[in-house]
Amino acid sequence: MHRRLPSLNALRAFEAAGRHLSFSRAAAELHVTPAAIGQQVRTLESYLGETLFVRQNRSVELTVAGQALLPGVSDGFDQIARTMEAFYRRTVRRPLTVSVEPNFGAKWLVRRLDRFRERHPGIEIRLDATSRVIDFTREAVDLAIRYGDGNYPGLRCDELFEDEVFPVCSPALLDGPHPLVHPEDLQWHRLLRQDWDPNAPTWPDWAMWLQAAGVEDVDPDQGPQFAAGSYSLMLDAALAGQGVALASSVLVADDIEAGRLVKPFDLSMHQSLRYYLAGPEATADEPMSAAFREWVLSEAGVSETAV
Amino acid sequence: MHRRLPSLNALRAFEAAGRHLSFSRAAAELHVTPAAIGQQVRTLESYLGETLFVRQNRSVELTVAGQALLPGVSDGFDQIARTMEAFYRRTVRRPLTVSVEPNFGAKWLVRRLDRFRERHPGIEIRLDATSRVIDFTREAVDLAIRYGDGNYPGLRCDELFEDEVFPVCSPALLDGPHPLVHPEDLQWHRLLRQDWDPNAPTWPDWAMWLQAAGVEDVDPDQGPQFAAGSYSLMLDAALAGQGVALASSVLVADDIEAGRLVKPFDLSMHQSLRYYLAGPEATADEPMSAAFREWVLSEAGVSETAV
DNA sequence: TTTTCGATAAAGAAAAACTGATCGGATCGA
DNA sequence: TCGATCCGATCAGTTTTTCTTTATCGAAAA
Repeated sequence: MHRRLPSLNALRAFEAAGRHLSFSRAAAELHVTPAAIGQQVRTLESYLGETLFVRQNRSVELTVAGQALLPGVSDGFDQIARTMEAFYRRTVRRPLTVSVEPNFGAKWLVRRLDRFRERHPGIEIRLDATSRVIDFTREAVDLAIRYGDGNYPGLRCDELFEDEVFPVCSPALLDGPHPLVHPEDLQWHRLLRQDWDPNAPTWPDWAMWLQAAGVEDVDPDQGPQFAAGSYSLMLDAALAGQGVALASSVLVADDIEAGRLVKPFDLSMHQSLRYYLAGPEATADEPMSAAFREWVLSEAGVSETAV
Repeated sequence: MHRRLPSLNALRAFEAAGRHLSFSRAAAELHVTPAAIGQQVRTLESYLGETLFVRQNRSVELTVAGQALLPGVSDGFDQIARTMEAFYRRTVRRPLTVSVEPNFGAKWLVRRLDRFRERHPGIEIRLDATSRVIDFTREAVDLAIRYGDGNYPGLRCDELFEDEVFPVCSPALLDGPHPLVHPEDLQWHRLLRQDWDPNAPTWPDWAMWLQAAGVEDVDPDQGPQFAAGSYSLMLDAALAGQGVALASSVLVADDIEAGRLVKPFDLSMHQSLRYYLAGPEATADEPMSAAFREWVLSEAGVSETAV
């Protein structure tokens, strides 16, 4: 078969522009700038040797040639789009089950999942928030994100983030009656405290941090306490200006970037535990698993290297 | 309209591969390497989260998912391809008339026209081989390629090539009984001589070249003569080993590159005349003219700058 | 057994596509 | 009538995509 097709991207730009009779709206539909549409259309015109749009100063309209070309091209793309939609729906779409450490899921993963859906519309993610150790041979879980030491024998395991722990608080606490400047200033504020499940990896507590900071006249045992697993409740309290929390760098990165939380002191406690993505070697190269791994790693700003 | 389309190039690669059930044949159809097809298919699989081909060691076959996807996608591309074909045929296709200096046309342009056709299937070129001065207002000529000084008032004019003149001959003459090593050796060979139309731009003749070379004992007036306009006949004689010709660098570049002709001496006579592409300013930006100009200039290895 | 063919992987090169900034001419509201 | 604004064009520079190159691998063919 001998198909003489122009650049498909140029064709698509033309089709969108012709349908909207506007480069800007076509640009919006295709998520690019109007300049990109203009160039693609020009490419196509030069390929065909025929002007497709009459450019007025504030609008475009199709030439006769453009009118001749548009309907068939539109139909073709429609046909393909319908096929894709049918494919997304009709194919038995086993979802990809990802077991995720609950705090990480809430504070990092879910806010990014939209981007994954956009990049892989054919993959449906099913999240399972838990810290349980997963037996991949017995549970219907494809991948797991865990906080730990990366020692997961027999699994393909990729490191996502290093971690450190430091105090965070609402920016409001920086200019109240007792602004947080030195660690000693913590005596004027409530310390939000997190209980830890004794069987799970834990973070340093206030006593450890205060000791590292060399502060003695702050009582590490005052302030509201949050049960194990209520980490995000504690963060909410911090966000609301209820006190100062000891937080994990990964889990507050978004809030700090957005200015909702600040890091009043420089001192961080380095954590040897990290976030890892783990899953069975056997299924590591299946498109769904591979796509998710590749995406998580790129979101985490890590290049793909199995540990 | 919300079309969630994957990369169209990836789709096309998949479609071709699925139709041929072979990455290599698909690659051949699309004029790329098999590796490129493999990558595109993998991109699509990752986008869809679904394996589309079962890879055997020496062949591929479609998975169930691939079989579900292929027909609709094929139909869509068919639809577009039919539309394009109809467009090429049905639109009133005024050919682009290019008047070309005959020697340049024969020795440079025609061997490259295929590449133009490939890049602009919608443009049909009509060649008019002549050295006449063209009055673009009276003749149905869109563009002209001429040998001259570039002084064409009122025209958009782009320089294509500088030119120089030097002796060329068949490589066979280099190791005959009187190998051509020094200009003096020309006395043992026939000088192929070109007559010139007194009204047209001319090249240096043998007398001038021999004088520049400081050679006295070679008779510039011996050897076969070729009438004005029979330049390519003279070159054919040189190609056949009939003698040594004075040739223009542009016109023998292909033959020299292919090893059919050689340049036995270093001495070239620089020509102030050059090859130019000229045409009316008014039509310079029409898609057909612009496409041809852009193509010729890129073939000539020149970036586009009006003189 | 050796050769050959087709697929694959990784890295780097080439080409395509896009952005961002700027310009310029209608149109709209005051 | 005058800005302000909207929309498209253009161009340089950059990013992203796509492709080639080179080498490897395993089964089928010679």
